[in-house]
Amino acid sequence: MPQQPLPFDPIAEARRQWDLRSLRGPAMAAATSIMRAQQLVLAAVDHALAPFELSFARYEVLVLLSFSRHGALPMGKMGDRLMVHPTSITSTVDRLEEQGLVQRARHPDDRRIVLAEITPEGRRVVGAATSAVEDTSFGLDAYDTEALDALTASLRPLRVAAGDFTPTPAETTAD
Amino acid sequence: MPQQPLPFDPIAEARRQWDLRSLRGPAMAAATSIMRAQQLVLAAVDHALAPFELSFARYEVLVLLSFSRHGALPMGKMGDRLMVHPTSITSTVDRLEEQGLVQRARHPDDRRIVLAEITPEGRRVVGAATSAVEDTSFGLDAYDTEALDALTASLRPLRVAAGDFTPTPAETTAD
DNA sequence: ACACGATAGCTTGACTTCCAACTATTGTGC
DNA sequence: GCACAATAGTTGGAAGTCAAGCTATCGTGT
Repeated sequence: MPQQPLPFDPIAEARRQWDLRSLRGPAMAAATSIMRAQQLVLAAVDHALAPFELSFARYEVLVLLSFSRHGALPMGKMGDRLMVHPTSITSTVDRLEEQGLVQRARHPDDRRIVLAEITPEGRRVVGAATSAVEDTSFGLDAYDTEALDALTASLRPLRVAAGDFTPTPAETTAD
Repeated sequence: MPQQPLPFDPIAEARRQWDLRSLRGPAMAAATSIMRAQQLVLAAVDHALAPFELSFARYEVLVLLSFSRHGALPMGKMGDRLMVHPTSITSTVDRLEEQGLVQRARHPDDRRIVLAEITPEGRRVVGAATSAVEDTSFGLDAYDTEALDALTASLRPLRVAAGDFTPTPAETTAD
């Protein structure tokens, strides 16, 4: 963002260097592309969320809560769903609570569990923020629906290999 | 990593929710997939680099320097190549300098410029670290060469749209 | 009934990233 | 030749991520 476009593709350039010395040029290029893509998507979404004083991490938590049946979920369950470390949920909910968008409460039956509950203000903000994010297409407006689905599908084997979830036998693509 | 595989694909599940309310389900799923893919690749590489006391950020700087003609580059130029904020380069080189893998020196002709130069120890470490990273295929061993190249190609339009570089007219894929 | 392991969150600290503001050096224009 | 803008890096602060270690609570087994 802060700089001019380079006159060449820096990833293609780096790959040329790698190809001279090893067989991992393709993997290196793909890994670097993924890293950069994440930066760009995150920057686009964060930019759209800035007027609402939200980051992507906090926004995700709000959306998850607003989609949940009772507007409240245990901390740990949110960490599982969003695939982030439990500590990240703690600090994220800390901030959301400071902003008055979420409230903590102990589960009545199991006092170990902390429930995060979205407040009415939280519902209002997440609604407006979602419109803003949708307007940016998550920074992916260079792609049509088909290309987006292809992208998602092509990254799925990576998530499966990492053990994120157990694919249902029917849809096991390969391997 | 620290948790069991979920019995369902959390991204597919989230997408189902989005599809009920908006047209951005595909974009949301692709964006989330990219985010998660980056986490996984980064974790794999960081894990491979841990024995060398290197993070991916520091490793990238070392590789860039070891590939450069004189083993030394200005701070700003590295930021451009690696597409990170100038301040990130500063803190990364700070740590590499503490580790004795890099040395700072002022450019003789333009005293504003700080050159980071890789030390012999730095060259030794980056060589060993590279072998370790190559052994993990950057966390992408679920893909063959063709799939890796397809992945890189499919993420290219995003980088072009973000203005990372100006594609040469011949290879403009679509758009 | 009580000890002990498992579970759920929190605290602290290290690392990375970005932004805004600052210092030092270079180049330009009257 | 000297004011002034542009350039190169650094500093300090906010936010996010993860890991290790801690406290509180639950459940089970004897």
